[in-house]
Amino acid sequence: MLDDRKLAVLRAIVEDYVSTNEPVGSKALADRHNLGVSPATIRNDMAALEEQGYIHQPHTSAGRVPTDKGYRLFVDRLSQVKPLSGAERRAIETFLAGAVDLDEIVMRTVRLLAQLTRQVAVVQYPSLTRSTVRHVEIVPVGERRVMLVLITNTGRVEQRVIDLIEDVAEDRIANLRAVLNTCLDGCGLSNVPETVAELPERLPQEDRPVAATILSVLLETLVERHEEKLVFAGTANLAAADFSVGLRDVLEALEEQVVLMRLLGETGGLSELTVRIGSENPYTGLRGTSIVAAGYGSGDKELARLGVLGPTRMDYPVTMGAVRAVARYVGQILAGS
Amino acid sequence: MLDDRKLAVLRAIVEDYVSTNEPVGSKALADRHNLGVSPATIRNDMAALEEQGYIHQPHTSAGRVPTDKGYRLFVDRLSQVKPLSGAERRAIETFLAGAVDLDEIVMRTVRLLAQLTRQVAVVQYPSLTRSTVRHVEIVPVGERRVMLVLITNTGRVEQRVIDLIEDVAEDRIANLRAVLNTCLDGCGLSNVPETVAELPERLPQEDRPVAATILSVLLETLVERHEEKLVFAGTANLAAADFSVGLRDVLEALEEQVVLMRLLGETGGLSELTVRIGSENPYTGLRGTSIVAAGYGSGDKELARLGVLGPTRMDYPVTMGAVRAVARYVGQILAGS
DNA sequence: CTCTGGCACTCTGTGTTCCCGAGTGCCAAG
DNA sequence: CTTGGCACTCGGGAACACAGAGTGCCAGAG
Repeated sequence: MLDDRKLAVLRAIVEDYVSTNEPVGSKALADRHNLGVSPATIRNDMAALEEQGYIHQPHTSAGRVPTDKGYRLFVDRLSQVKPLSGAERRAIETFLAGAVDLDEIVMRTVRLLAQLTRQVAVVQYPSLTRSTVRHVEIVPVGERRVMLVLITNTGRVEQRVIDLIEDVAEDRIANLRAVLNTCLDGCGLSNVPETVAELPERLPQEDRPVAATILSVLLETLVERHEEKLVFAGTANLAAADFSVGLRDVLEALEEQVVLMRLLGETGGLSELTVRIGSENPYTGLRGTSIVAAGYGSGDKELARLGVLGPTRMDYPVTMGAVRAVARYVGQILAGS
Repeated sequence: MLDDRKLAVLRAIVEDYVSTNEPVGSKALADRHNLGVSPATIRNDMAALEEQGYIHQPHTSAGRVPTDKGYRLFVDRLSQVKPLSGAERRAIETFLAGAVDLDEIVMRTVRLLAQLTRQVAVVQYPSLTRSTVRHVEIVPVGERRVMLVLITNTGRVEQRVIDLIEDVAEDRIANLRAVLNTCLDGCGLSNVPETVAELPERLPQEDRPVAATILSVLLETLVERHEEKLVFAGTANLAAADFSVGLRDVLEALEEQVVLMRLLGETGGLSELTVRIGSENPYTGLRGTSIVAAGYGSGDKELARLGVLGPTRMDYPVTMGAVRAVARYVGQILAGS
């Protein structure tokens, strides 16, 4: 159906189109790549490729442009992820190593990714539900008020202020804190609800109402924050890409956390690259944009995802290389801290 | 120099230009506003206004457009801040009231402001240095490691992980925590350094090295985070505004925290509006954009600033009204929580 | 001294036409 | 199956004309 030469032609079309941003014609192809055949032959191959929907010509007398299907084939079978240069790798390492806390790691990662790919980068905060509890703290603040602080093994901190119905002495709080920590230490966040359920039994009768209040807030926090936090950077790159059409839609999508979440996609194995090309992605406002994403995590568990968003016409091998590399380094940094 | 009628003409030009986005001519002016004089007279006034640099014509045979100087005069003397409608006020109130923690208050505020003004909104997190300490917590995490958590009266939480040089028993940590809290409770963040300086004296000899490590990190946190955190939203509105030229510059500026900080301006009294028009602002990439900002805070202290950024050609009275209103409501919410 | 109507002038933006050139599809020969 | 040749198509730029909006200036009327 598609012999080797046709595939080579498709590859050449994608490469040329990505670098020139102009429909590519048979003559130009024959000149720039030594395919060993004449323009006429290439034209025949092009006709076949178009027949099957891999390329498309905007106007009767124009060159060809890859379709989403064409890019897909290119990504799947015609290209290899391009590793970063040594200099780039070192730059990543030193840049990320300077971060002092989770916020800063995420911040630096997203900027790094944007700069490296010259596209819009998106990073999801390490997921709450896949982390484990490192510590729970209950801090009295003012009268009949405590602050609940939850610290996870990824360094993430969630806090909530809670109004209590009665005065509670300092030592009772301390006891509650101790019990909570013994039960929950190292517990996976998704297991917290069941663990917590049997907890009141271990407390003196008098403390149970207070504990109930606090625990319900704790659970609420877990559920509510299930909508994960996202950060993006590099929107300026959008203006440079000749997007123009639909730029507004793209910017809107970026501010919609929910859409963005969905775009990063479901987990697909640690450091495994997910590529969504143009119409493959569910959100209509993003026709014409592709997403390259990967999971990252410390050890062997995927904690969250990160990726970039750019025009369908992007340099996939390079972009994929950058995303994969950054995902790995972030994982290392998280594991080390 | 500028009689009342000339001022009226200028006002009319600004209003028309803002609403139509087209250079406004003498005839159109005479039609739409009943100034009681003929187009010819208006032309004379326009000539005078142009002479003095308040308006400008893009081409010989085009209408007039306000200059930055013209907008300035308009804002200072020819317009009044337009209060929000009752419905809008109620919407703000209910929308902001639903927020549970500081992150969410800020997030909601910035979105609200963007939506209300249809421009890019920027909100600065309540300043650390102007808040006071509500609680300091030291939490052991793993071997020879503690996490330092600092909670301010505005609900902001800073945390840092610290590696210790020696093992430290739980009770010594507890003691240190207690001492720290007694000293620092309610202390203004800017006073922390001096307060902390005399603190080691209150500790047993053996704890001083550990305390020193922790305290130095504490101070470092304060200094480092002096570069305040900023959040923005509504970039999609940029695409709608016919910016086009320079959009890239604007997006870049938005991602430069430092530039953005400077734009929000120095403090100018609580809820006092600051307006910077086009070339008045220091950053060259933002020619053609204006900033409307205000301080907000709880009680009578300004904690931080917020504002919007849009094309010079914006509806100043409405925008100023929205910014002022949002600043006030956020202040109330912060005070109440 | 100020306002007004009239008038000639100057542009910009738009629509039309025309033509070049890149690129194609097809065909017949190698 | 490949190739050179050839007629055809169509987009986009250049040249041009033209209508319309807006201006400046002047002379006459309050």
